[in-house]
Amino acid sequence: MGNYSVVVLDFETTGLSPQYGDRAIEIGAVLVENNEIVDRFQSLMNPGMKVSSFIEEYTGITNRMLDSSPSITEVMHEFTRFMAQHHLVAHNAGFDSRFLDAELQRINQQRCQEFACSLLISRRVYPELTSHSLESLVRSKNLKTDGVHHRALADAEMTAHLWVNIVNDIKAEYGFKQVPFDLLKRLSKVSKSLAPTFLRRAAENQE
DNA sequence: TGCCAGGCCCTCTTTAGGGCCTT
Repeated sequence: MGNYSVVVLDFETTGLSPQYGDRAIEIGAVLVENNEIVDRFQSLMNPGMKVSSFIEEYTGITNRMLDSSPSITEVMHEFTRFMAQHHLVAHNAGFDSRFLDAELQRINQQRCQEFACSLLISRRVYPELTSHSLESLVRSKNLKTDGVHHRALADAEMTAHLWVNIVNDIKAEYGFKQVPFDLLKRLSKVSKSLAPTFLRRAAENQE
């Protein structure tokens, strides 16, 4: 049983690149302790710009919904209290960390928490799968879902279930008593072909 | 005004290109 907690988060945004002016429009996050979701955070946020029809269709989040939503500043201040000092997890964390860092910078704050990526880790733990998109993983691993996709809280919850599934599968296959966050961080940087050896050796050397 | 992502990972690789993954 992991003795640490993680916050699994997901952003919906106006596009793919905060460097080119894209902004967050929704954040969803769950706090996972001992393989259980024990708290949730969700909010739309008004980006102060119109989102494209593609984004309206992709997420189901409309300009009308965003018009009456709180500001990004307000929501991000609340979210910093929710994430506190917990380790962070996201599916394709490079994307979410870029938006998180960009929005934090706009409110003069900085992230100090470590980020782990469930996409990179699942590619190493489930190399037999041909697709590692969140939707495919939910299907192939029979993860709990309410059928909603591309909304922040629903995606964060599915990612949390994926995270727990990964931890449990590594325990079962390699005989870990617990799977530290740092081990999964390091696993995500090991080459795919060396991942099984890395895990086997780590299991042999655990305290 | 309009330009328009970034990083991983494989391979017919490393003097590179293209698919995947996120919205």
